[in-house]
Amino acid sequence: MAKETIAGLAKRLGISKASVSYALNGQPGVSELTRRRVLDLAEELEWYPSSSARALSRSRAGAVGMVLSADPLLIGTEPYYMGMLAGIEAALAEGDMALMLRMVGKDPAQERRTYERWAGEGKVDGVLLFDHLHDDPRPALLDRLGLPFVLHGAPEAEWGTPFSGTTTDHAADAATIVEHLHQRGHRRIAHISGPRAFLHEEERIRGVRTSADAHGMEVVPFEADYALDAGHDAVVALVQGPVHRAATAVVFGNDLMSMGGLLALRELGLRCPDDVAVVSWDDSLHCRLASPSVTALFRNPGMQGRVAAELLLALLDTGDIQTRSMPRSELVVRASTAPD
Amino acid sequence: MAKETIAGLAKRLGISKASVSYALNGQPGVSELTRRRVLDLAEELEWYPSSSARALSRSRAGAVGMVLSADPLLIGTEPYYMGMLAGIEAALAEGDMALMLRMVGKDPAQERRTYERWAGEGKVDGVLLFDHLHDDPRPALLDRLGLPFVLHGAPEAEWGTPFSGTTTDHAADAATIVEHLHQRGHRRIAHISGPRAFLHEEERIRGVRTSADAHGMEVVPFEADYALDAGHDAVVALVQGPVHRAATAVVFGNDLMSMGGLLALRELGLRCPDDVAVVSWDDSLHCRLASPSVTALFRNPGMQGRVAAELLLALLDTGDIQTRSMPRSELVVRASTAPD
DNA sequence: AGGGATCACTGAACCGGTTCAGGTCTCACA
DNA sequence: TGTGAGACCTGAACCGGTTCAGTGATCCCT
Repeated sequence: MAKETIAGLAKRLGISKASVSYALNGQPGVSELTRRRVLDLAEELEWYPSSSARALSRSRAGAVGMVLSADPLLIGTEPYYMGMLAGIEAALAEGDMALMLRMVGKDPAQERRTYERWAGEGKVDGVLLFDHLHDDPRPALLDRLGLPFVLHGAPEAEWGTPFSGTTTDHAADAATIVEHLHQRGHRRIAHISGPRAFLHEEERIRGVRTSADAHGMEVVPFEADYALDAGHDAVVALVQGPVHRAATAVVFGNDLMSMGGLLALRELGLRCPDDVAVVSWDDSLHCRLASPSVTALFRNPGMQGRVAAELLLALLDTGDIQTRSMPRSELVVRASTAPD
Repeated sequence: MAKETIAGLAKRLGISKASVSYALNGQPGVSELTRRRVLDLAEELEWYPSSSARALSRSRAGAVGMVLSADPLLIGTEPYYMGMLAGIEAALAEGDMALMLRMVGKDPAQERRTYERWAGEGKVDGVLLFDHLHDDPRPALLDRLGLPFVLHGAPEAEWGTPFSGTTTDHAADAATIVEHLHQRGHRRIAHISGPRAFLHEEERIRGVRTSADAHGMEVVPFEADYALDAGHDAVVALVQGPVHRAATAVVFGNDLMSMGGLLALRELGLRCPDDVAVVSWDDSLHCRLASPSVTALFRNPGMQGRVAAELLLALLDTGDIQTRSMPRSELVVRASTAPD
């Protein structure tokens, strides 16, 4: 069968292409009767308008892009991404937008080139940005390219030009964690964060310190890179360093590092939670399954992804620039911080 | 700045649109000099051809689709999917194809409607198909829709019409697992498979039985659904049932069920591997981190995804229908089957 | 009855590429 | 010198939608 087109439908119904188009898109300019006839015929023929023709004439791709620029190994094991992806996809599907996913290594140039190409080719109408960095070059780049974007996990502080994004109150999350540890009797804790290059890690570090100060607790900060081994090595370094004596709890920046830390504790003959308690800043199945199971902050990645996608849809649709703050995360208390 | 187009480039260079197009696409019909001038100008202007215009005139979307139709919860926790996705994406990017990802629930109608729409809209040039079912309606549907597809994990048996796909020798994998258990002294094993509706599960079940027969071992088959709880409940059912007495090892169809099984064993006061050994048919970080760590079959999801994507690219490019068999999986032996 | 507003509809231009059917020009060969 | 081949290039049609300006017809209001 030859592919149907709008011209074909028009001919069958004895009306013009324009009328068909108006009818299909719910626009005024056609009678209810005509509209029905068009819609019925389209349904009967199982016909859908060509997305590329539409994209061309509307100058709109009907897709949004997302670059995952983390270490591929990390992406594969981080359940956080997949959960977020599901939320994003669900929201986009409702808005009839496709998701263009690109995975590149840690190379920032690759990410930049991807945006340049997407913009040049008109392949996406906007992008979702993650993991905001210090002096992040991406917002300026995207502005220059004319690509609208939503910043997931935007800084609370004000920004040069207004932007759309989700914000998380990392200080509140930090307080939740620290207060829990305080209540469990810990007075000196270690905080193994992700790279400080990420703004949200800075905020977490600050939040932890502030909250600890408020409760008269001491914090040993330690920077790592989210990998399993990083968590492991950090714990080894902490324990073998001079500061160990008093740190009775460790807060890890994500679930993978928590798992690494747990392995290290076991190797070192330290018991969790008796000798050292553990908290993870991300919850996941890993935390649930570990032994001991790990107390973790549930940040609801699916919902976060959904909200970010909805913001982007709104931005593309109406140009509305807005920020939405995420609801406070919940701490899921498990065995790793059980009261001795 | 106004958006550049091919007409703009042509005017700047004083040549025709056609020549620019030929030059850009490496087609004959232009001199080397002209080609260079065009390419240089395009680079200088950071210009890329509009993907939608290209898609329209070539009648090719430049994208392939993939529907993940598993339980969203499962998708999020199954590292297998993410690994495969990374491989697929890498291969597609090399072939300058985009990936269109759609996540729908377990509802087959949703999946069908997605294909119908994609085909009607011309949104994708082909699709990747997973988890082949008994009497799978999808190949016929896609044929009817004129959408080329690659079947990942195709049946070894011959098929009505020829098709492109990857095949896995599940019997060999089964033999690897069973022989390992035999060598460890097990003579009666349980096999907790995924749903029999999946062809590959049938093949695995057959493979396990065949191999067990060959070694004079007994198999207790048990059908479950890949979820964590399913693994848990299956173990409970097995242990409380009349057959338990002699089953000294359990083979799980994926890593999640293995984890569930481990939890159940712990609850039941059974020790692993001393009382019951455990093997997982999928390897992942979960298997590595569990205690005891779980012996698992490493099936290299990244590579599998890459190969499937490459097959699809070849199919779209040259129409080549071919099947590629995956290299034999490797068993990663860990503590859950340690020699007592 | 006349004038303006509204409605239903249409022809044609347009989006930005690709591609086909020629048109020159040059060069080799008979 | 004529002819055929080949290289280089161009105008115009085409892909399949959207959208704008314009045309009749109908209706309402004074």
